[in-house]
Amino acid sequence: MLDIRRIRTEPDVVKAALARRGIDVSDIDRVAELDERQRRLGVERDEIRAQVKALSKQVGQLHRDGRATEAAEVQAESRALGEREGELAAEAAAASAEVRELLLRIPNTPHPDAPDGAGDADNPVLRVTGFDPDGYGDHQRIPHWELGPRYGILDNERAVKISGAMFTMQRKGGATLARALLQYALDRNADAFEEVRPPSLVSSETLTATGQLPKFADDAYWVERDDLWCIPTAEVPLTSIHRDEIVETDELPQRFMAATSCYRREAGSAGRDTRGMLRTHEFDKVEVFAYATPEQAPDLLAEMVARTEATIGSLGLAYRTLEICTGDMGQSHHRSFDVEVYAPGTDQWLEVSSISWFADYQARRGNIRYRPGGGGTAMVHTLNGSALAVPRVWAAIVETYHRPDGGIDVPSALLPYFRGSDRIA
RNA sequence: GGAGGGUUGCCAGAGCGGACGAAUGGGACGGUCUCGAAAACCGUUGUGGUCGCAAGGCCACCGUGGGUUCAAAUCCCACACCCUCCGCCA
Repeated sequence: MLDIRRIRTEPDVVKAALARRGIDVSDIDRVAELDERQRRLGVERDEIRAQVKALSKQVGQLHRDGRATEAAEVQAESRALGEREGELAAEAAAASAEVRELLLRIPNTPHPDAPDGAGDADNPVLRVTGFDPDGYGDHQRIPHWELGPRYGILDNERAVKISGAMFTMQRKGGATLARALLQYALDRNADAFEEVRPPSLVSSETLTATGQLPKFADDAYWVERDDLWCIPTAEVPLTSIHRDEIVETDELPQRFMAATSCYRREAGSAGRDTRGMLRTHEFDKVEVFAYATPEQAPDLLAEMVARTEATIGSLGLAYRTLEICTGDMGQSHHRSFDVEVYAPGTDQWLEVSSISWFADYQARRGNIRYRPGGGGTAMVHTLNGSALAVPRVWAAIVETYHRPDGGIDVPSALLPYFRGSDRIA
């Protein structure tokens, strides 16, 4: 959520920033109008309320003095004022509710250094690491959705029987690989991040803080009976750890990591990437997260990108890093980078991590504050990113590590997790 | 799921229609005293909104949302959460 005071004091700056996303910015004017109305009504309401309070005190005093008749007169006067106050209060409340509804749907302003662009085709590639297009043999040019069934490590046919389209099931070394990747990503970040095992079902408030609600409700699984939502990423519960709290400044930055399953309805992408592990309703991911001061945020962002790159690189996979342009940014993002792994069998760059700085956008939604040096309170900044998203890395490993003579090797970094075996299949 | 008890400020805890943003104690912070410290004593100690150049004023907040009343922490209703017992359960 944007700061209403910014919209109030510099609406044109806010509009110019949002326009870089290529969206309609007329809501900003609408918010400004409603905010003005809400304040005007609120001031009037408070003035009448103050009068009612003063009169009520008089009534109490008159009763104690035994002057019942006069008390009744003041009561009548106060009652009339009270009715007017009630009307004003209702109008003011309606206006502020509308302001909030609009604010919840207005996206974050991009960072000045974020590149301009209309869509994902405009995301600049910052660097490509470990990639040699001619360095792959024919045995590596087989997609994982062929290799998986061939070696009995991917059984999507039965996953579909069990749960429906776009669910996957790994077996044997494939299941071990999926779990090993989680463990590995956690271990690599344990030096700086506290491990958390958060709930996977969360309340609407929690899902609103990170930005999925109200606008993107269709993308999430909802358990209607209990009004709970399946988390689409561990970002959601991690961000709400300190919701409605004031975080101790000397504890910032505060970093968390969590391995969780993630649930996504993928509404609107039915029929796309249906094969293999590229797009699934349920997948596992290790997420890293931080609360920070505005000053700490840029370095943390860079560190998180570097950590993810190093993790993917350490698995012997080729990857490239992109910065997300203004037209492709998520609603809550202020600045964002993607890491994509190269999968030789499918000959595609697969997004395996998105690392983002949210500025105070999520913190304002979740009311997460700290006490800056100058006194008072301010919203913290939040950052998060995938340390490692399993399915696409799984696919890249299976394709990259397929041997000319058959079988799939375990990347050396994962050997400690394979119970003495050096083969996935 | 059933029965009962509870939810007040940083913490503990009083208040159960009017002078309560809230007693009292503890903690924290500042000061006096001291060579220094402890003790003692004094003081300070919430968040947000809004108006104002400022000083400051006004308003809101006693789990959440409604209601009753001239007036609600206090009365009524609903919901959430916590505790105890019973049931169920990995």
